[in-house]
Amino acid sequence: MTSTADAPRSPGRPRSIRADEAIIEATLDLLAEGSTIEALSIEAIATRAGVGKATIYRRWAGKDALLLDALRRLKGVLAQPAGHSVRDDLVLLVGAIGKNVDPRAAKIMPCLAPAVNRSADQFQLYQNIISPRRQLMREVLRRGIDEGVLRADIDVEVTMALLTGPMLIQRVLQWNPDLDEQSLPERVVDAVLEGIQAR
Amino acid sequence: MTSTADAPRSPGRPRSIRADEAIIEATLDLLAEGSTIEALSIEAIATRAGVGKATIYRRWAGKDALLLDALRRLKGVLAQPAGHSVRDDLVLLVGAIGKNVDPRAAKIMPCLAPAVNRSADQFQLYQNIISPRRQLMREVLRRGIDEGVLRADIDVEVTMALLTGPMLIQRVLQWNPDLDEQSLPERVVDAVLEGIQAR
DNA sequence: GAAATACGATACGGGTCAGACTCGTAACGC
DNA sequence: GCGTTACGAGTCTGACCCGTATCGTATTTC
Repeated sequence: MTSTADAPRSPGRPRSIRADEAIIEATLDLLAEGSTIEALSIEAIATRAGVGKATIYRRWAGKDALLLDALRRLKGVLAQPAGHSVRDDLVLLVGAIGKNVDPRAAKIMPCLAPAVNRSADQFQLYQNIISPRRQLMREVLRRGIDEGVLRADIDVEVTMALLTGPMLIQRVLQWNPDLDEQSLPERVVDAVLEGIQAR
Repeated sequence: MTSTADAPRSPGRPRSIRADEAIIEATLDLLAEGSTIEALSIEAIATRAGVGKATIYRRWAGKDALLLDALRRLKGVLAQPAGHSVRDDLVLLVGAIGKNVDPRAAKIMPCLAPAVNRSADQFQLYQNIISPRRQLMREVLRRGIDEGVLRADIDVEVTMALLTGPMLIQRVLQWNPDLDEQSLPERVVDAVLEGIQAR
């Protein structure tokens, strides 16, 4: 909920900011501990937050609205490319995929996969989180083209998918258990840069 | 459950094979229609299959065991690379990602993402499904190296992730709504082959 | 201090589901 | 035909949950 602070100051006891925080935190904690989105109950959140159920229903219309708000808090911060070497910037961005400041994010992300295909709201939320990250990578690629480091005829959108996909399936799905996640960003970037074709 | 057909033929009415089939089919149908794994109830499966609940409990210990069996049926068939052009074979394999013969598979796959990180059984199941596909791609890449079409110093495992990742995040997560899924396999393969570096 | 609103706690009716159970019936070997 | 087992359908108990309402109490404005 957007806290419209310019309200004409209603009478009565104001809503507790601590309760707000506790509810959001409890929601994220429970998700990070392994609960799936739909197994999550308002009652469990209330108990975990040390809050009455009414306090939650006073703020949100239901679980969906609460979740939307909670997940918004999880965005984390964008990685900031240094701007010197295109390759190093790409390694930084690729390495940042699925690695948010909030360690709970990594646990929660896979839960969104089913939701994304089911609810337009969740899909929009997901896009809102990742589209600035895509934009960041897009800018680095464009810069690379301008500087002549990258070919001018590449498909920037496909290239972004090429850089993001491997990292995402590895971090979210553990696609290939034998793949070393630590060195993966560098190896992905270099492979994409050089191509695999003999020449 | 593995049908141990060498049993000494127990007395009484044998279990109905049609019931077996109906239960599995009902499970997959319900999942494909949008039910999530945990929203799926034995009661709903029984009703859909036209079967008593006891008939299900007689065969499986619970929902998890049933699901494991049901998902096993979903494997689909492996794409068969023609073996002529390495590029064409890769396009075929990449295009086959997330496209099983059973159209229900595409709807069900995203549901596995959360499960994979939660249950060792589900993780193993998932790996059992995808590892033969990885192997197929690995062989094509090795062939490419042998034929001299691909460089000998490439990292085969990383290359597989490079080819698979973009397709998977697009089909499962709709990662970038602006990306045309139809032409993606070709564009991914070509981009990986050629690299993006100016030279 | 009075009115207003919030708080945590708890109770409520209504709902879904798991699993074990009971029917009467059906299919098998002997 | 008889014992055995499976069948579909249904019942029952005990959980768990939703969303609302109602406690007594706390915090704010006027």
